[in-house]
Amino acid sequence: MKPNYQLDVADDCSRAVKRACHTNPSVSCGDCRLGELCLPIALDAQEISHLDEIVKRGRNLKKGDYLYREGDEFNSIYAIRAGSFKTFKSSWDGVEQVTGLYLPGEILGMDGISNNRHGGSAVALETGSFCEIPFHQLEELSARIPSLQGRFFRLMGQEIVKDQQMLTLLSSNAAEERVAALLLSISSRNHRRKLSPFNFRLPMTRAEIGSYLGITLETVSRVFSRLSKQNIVAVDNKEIQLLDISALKAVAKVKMGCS
Amino acid sequence: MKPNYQLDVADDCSRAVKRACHTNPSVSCGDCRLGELCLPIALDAQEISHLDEIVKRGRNLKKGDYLYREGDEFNSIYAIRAGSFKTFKSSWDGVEQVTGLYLPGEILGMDGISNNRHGGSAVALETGSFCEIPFHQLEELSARIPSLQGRFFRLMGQEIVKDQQMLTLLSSNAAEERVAALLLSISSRNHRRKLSPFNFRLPMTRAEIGSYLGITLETVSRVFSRLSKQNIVAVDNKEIQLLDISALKAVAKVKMGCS
DNA sequence: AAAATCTGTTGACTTAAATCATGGAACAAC
DNA sequence: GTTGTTCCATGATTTAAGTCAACAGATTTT
Repeated sequence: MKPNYQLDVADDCSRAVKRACHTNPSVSCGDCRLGELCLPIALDAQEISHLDEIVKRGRNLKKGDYLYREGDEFNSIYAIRAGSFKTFKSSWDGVEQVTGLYLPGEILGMDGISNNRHGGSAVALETGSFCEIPFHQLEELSARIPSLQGRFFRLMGQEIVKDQQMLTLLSSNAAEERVAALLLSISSRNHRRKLSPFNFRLPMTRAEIGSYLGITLETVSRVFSRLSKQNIVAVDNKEIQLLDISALKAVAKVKMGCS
Repeated sequence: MKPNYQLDVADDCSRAVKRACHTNPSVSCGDCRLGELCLPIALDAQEISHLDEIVKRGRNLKKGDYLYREGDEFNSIYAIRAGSFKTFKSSWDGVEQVTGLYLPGEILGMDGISNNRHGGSAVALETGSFCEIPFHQLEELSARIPSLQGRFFRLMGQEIVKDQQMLTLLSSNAAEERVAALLLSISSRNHRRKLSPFNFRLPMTRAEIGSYLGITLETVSRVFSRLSKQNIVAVDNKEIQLLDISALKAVAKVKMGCS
């Protein structure tokens, strides 16, 4: 019953032949194979080299390590190179509320820009690495490189759009829709990263998924079971296989980014 | 049973003695009494005058008029001077999903930045007026005025934080919490605007509130009834009076911006 | 490798909110 | 002012998801 699983971080990396491996800590932005997803989009070679000067590359983290904590002073934003991260807030009673899932090439930490404090925490869901971009240096550079300013405006705009999509997903309540939309979202983001949109590892536990989607872990589990029974997906623990994308889209009523 | 209601737009305006009235269409950013809430924060007089040159002031709208529609080309962001607006998306089946409520001094339309298309629509909930700020001119100006760039980064960051707060509100499901949090949010935003945090008009219908909060209009109505019965609020149709803020905070478990 | 802990599935039962339905109040149009 | 809509409140009933509980697989720890 075990399908041929998606390549994990290490395999994924070893495939990268022509371009430098994005888990190699010393590779510059210009050579990073995530460049086309990350901050550098829309910059020319010279601009990228300026960016390179302020980026602190190749930090590594293992599962459970914090990128930053709720309330920490905001200094930097972070670009994910490998692995996956969740962001969350702890409410007054200590219950943690997942607010985001971030994959390689995506940018983390923009929640700190408005107050100079991070509004939530970010932790690694598995072994991973990232680049740190000191924000005030990025601001200075943006003032000198209009295309970088533009890029960053757009990046923040994307975060806004993404949050609002999530917001509409959470108001229109069916549990199955939410789970289906999450799967489709990961699928399409994998597609962008040139990974299989059909087989992937969902790096969160059922409890984390539930928290993110506003449902209980039992409901998540039951939805997976139901979708399996209908042969729409195959679920083996965290390994997910999408068997019938269009059926899944029908369940999701096509929200969130779709491939 | 009718309390002394909050001042409406016109009254509010007529009170403004020393500073120019913000509903007067010709007043510049430097003289607008919303300046301290709006884009100009953190700018000096000269910088504001540059901003003033690109701002198209004093557009008026009546209830139901669109500021922009979902899918429209994105050209400008909008600063609200008076009145209130909702943003929403229509899902495939035509059901409209409210995504935001915007009050004077707040900025609207940032959902279009990433794609050059608006991701949702914005309509006036009552008679109102706004300033239009052409985005590409704002970008150019930002590249020349670092403090404006910084201000706009922060503004977008605020939108992200706001959306994420809303997101956590919608995942932790109790209907009463959601309604209470909305009331407290409006209360504190009114407070910032130097209006009564205790009496205000909630410009949305029950259906719109429900759509925004991810519950049905009947549930909204019932929650209002329950909160009234407990003497936490007094509700007369759209006029709301907060009688016991701390009880209301307890119901909300203090989420969203609180005063 | 055994023990302990975490994680996932499934069942039985409960509950909060959705849905359906009605009548009345507010508001807009004529 | 009268008529027609839209909007709101409330009751009765249904339902999807939450809660509680037991157990089986995984994963870590020692």
